[in-house]
Amino acid sequence: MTLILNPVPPYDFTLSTFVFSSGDPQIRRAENGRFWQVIRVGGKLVLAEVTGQGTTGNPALKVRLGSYDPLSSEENEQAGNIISRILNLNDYLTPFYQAVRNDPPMRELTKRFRGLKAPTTPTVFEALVDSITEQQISLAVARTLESRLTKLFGDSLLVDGQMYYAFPTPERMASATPEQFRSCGLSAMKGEYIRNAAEQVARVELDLEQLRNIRDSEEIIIELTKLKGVGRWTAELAILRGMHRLDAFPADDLGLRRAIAHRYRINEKITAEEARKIAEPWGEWKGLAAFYLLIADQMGI
DNA sequence: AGCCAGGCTCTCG
DNA sequence: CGAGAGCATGGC
Repeated sequence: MTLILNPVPPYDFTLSTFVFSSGDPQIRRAENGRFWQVIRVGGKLVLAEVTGQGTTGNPALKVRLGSYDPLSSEENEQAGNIISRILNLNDYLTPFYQAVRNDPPMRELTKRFRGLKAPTTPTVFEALVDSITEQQISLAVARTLESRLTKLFGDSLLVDGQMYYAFPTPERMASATPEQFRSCGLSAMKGEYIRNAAEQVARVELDLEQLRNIRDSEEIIIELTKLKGVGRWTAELAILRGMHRLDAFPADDLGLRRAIAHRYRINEKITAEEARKIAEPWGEWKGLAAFYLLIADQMGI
């Protein structure tokens, strides 16, 4: 089954999925103009393969869906909506570009990356777990641990002889043992942070998806930091990646501070406070600006 | 080899 | 209270 999606221009598909180019092929990956990952449509697991068509100014996406059972037309439409939401195809970037136009380094970056839209995880839970996993350790290590978690606890889907994995449900992670987290390479503490968060979500003591409805990002951060093991950095990263809160700015982030220093030609490490000061002119777009900076850093630009 | 990496909590003094 | 230790694995 195939769908066509029409992103709001400008949209650069290859650039926007670059962040997944080093991803695990069995989980989520971008390669040769193709992006794929397993999504949950209702109760069904579906492998979505997306390819870009058209141009940045007139973009279109082709989505191929693969699952065990045939999908109803309603489920097809739902799958399209999920892809649209994960890739944030309806974002309108012009106001962001306007907001940073008087800041030379950011203006240069937005010119070069015109059409770059930040992706969102399918669930807030996934963003939260990833953010906890990424605390303190290098990203390369964190990515390995995340893959192990997904392959150990996630549901699998076989398509064309290839096994794919969906991100684990809170229910599954809530009942995981300390040894299982340790076997993935997480510290005992991080394992318990994740298990505890998963349990609260599974018991509906905490409804992460409902937190989206809170207008003020700061209020959501306060809610999330009530969780054990979740500090300001973790909460900011989780809502930026999981709720698409483009104002959330993880100023404590080491990589971000490095990227800002590089972009603004500062020859020393900068503090979180200095990072916030530089980000001030970006207004409600600090988080998206941070994403642009991190992508540039990742590309070595 | 050893040190450090997109933090956070817990324990001291 | 603020500072300091401890945690985990992989890359350099």
